[in-house]
Amino acid sequence: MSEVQGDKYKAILDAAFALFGSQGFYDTKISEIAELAGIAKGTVYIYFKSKEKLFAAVSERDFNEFLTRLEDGLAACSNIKEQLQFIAKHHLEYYYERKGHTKLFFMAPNNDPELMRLMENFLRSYMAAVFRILEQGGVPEPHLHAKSYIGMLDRLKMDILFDQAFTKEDLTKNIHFASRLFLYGCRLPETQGD
Amino acid sequence: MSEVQGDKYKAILDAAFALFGSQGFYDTKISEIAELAGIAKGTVYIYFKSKEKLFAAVSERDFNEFLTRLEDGLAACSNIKEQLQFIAKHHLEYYYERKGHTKLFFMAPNNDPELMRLMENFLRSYMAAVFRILEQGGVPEPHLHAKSYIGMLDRLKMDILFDQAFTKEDLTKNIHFASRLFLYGCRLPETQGD
Amino acid sequence: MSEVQGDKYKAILDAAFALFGSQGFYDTKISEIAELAGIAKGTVYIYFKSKEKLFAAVSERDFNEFLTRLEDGLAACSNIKEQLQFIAKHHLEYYYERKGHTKLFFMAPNNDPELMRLMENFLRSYMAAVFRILEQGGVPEPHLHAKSYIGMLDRLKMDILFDQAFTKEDLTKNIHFASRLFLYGCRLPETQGD
Amino acid sequence: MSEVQGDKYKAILDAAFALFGSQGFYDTKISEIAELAGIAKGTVYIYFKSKEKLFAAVSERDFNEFLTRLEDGLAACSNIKEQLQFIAKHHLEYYYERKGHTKLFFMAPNNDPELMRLMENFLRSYMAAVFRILEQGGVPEPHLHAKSYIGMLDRLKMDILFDQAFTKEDLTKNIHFASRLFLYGCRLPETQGD
DNA sequence: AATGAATGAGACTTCATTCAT
DNA sequence: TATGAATGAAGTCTCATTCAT
Repeated sequence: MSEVQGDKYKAILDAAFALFGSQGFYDTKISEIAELAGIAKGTVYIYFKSKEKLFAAVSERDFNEFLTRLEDGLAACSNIKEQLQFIAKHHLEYYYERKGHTKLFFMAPNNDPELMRLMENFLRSYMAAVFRILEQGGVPEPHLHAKSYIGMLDRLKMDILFDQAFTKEDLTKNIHFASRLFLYGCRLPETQGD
Repeated sequence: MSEVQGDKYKAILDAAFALFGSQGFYDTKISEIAELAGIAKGTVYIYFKSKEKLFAAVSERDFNEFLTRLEDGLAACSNIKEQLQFIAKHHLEYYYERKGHTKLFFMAPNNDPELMRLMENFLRSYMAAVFRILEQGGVPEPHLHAKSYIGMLDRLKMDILFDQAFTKEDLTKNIHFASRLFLYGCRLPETQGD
Repeated sequence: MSEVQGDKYKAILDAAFALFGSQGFYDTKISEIAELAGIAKGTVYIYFKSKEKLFAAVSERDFNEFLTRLEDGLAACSNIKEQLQFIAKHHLEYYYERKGHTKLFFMAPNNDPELMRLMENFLRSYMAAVFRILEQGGVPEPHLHAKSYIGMLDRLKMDILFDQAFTKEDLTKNIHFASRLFLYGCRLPETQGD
Repeated sequence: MSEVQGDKYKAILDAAFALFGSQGFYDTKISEIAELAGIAKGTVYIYFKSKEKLFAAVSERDFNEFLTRLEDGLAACSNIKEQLQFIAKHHLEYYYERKGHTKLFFMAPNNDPELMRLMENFLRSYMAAVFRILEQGGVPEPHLHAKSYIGMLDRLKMDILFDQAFTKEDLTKNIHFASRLFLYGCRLPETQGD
């Protein structure tokens, strides 16, 4: 009780993050979360009104950490190229840390309005941050470019999440690759493609 | 027996596609699928061993259609630029047809090994097709480029699936935008970003 | 299935009548009802949407039987005195048969609107039947008299339900007592009470 | 300690009376009672060993008040007719004050032996008081007559509890009606009913 | 092949009660 | 005495799957 929200609150959130992340929402039982958190089943319901709310809280915490790190990192960059590279680095490293929590992103509960709102807000915020960078850098159509860049990174993250053999070196390589592709295109040989 | 698997087989698959797509795996009941297909609940189990297998079959049919259309379209292109543009067009139009079936892609059953294998195979096949185009065109690092291009398209498809106001014109615009970005990069003004 | 509603329907209703009656709504578990009916727990929910609906169905069947017997008996009477006596006889004998099902009348589920409506309708129907008899017989204020007569009978029924030693002879005595009291009053000695 | 049992004891009893009365035993939570009483949940258990005991205490207080008022009123009457009328007046007015606390009488906990005993004692005491009046007045079969009179009043009370439109005038009318019916019967026209 | 009544394991959630502070 | 966080037993209801017809 010395902590603002209490030890148990965080313990539940941590346990839920671990289990929802590795098993998905529907295959994780409240009783498992309670057990991992070292508390009784009923205690979960003191802190979270329902399983859905708990999932939403886990997601929100993760979204916020993602956005906070992003803002902090971008603030330390001095030009747009650095910024684009940081975005790639942040995006890919973030998921690199979350290997083994893939289900958190793919297996959310259906039809929970609160979670939907949360995800939309997260995406909007992420998009807005990238948009701002591009617009300030004078890139045309910053909205579509922002979406495309994020999309590119999201697909590259898949290997991280699913490829067991993915290394730190692969990570670095992908980071540079992504920002370069975005800036200069695929560098198709000139004679080709006409 | 002119139809290889009989009318009911297809009726079930169609009903499952409609309901899994609009409600997701976990919120769709076998009884609903049977009702929509106009048959009895037990009959579903004559054709499909389990709910998971049915979902897998629905996905597989969709994957195959996607890949078949892709191969056919690519064969009709005469150079790499046309091919890249066709890939974008095909990807985005495919999902344009599937507005309202978003859940099929996001709310799949957890932990079903067969489905996992199926999705991996699909992705691998898609990737291989794009890879082949890029390699033949002399693009360096064709593997990473293939992933990035697909990723870009996948994010752009999100608007199609979730944005109610998305039009045919937006679609055309996105198709051109994606292939151009991939070929030439974001066209950052020269003075900027250094 | 040869029966109109199926064997199981009646089996559930009978089991529920027995258990709700002897233990009350809140202390009777669906699993107990299923066991007594010789079926699986889930089967109860095929026939009744909820525990409350099942209780309501049990009550309704009992109400209907009560009213049907009443109407039939009244039709066979030739004058108002016979009718009043039949009402008493019917009321008390009905509960005499239901010794050991007291909880059905006292421990109904709270706040179930359907049940409330059902009980109101039952009371209204019962009242209407007695009212009609009194009105046709020329009794003044038939509405209040109907209520009072039913109330008298209801209190007399208490002994039946709760007094283990209550006999058939007590029953007959109470029947005559009630109708006589209603007709002639308590026969207070004249000199008294002034 | 000027109050024998302390303020909190009474506060809990009052809160429990209000909530049990309006919602019933099963739909009232200890936490709600504590909140209404302005104390912590655990405190309830310092004063009452269980929810059932609390309900019993609430009932007992109410029973005692009912009986005390009855005795006091009867003592002030000078003959049996006045007494009978007072019994009716007291019974009906008591419930008139308790409109909105109907659940206290209908939704008691099942199977609580202490409460059963309490209710039996209450009924016995009430019955005994009426019995004494009737016996002293020379009414034959005072026991059955007492039961019938109370039953009559109990049914008449129903309108008070459930009829929203019930007025003070209706109350007065019912009081006179009940005592007159009891004394003289329903005054069936002579020619009828033979 | 087709049916759909029946099954029963299993999950979420509630809430009376306890007890360390 | 007072607190309220924590407990955990217990019950309702769901629904994929089976199987006798």
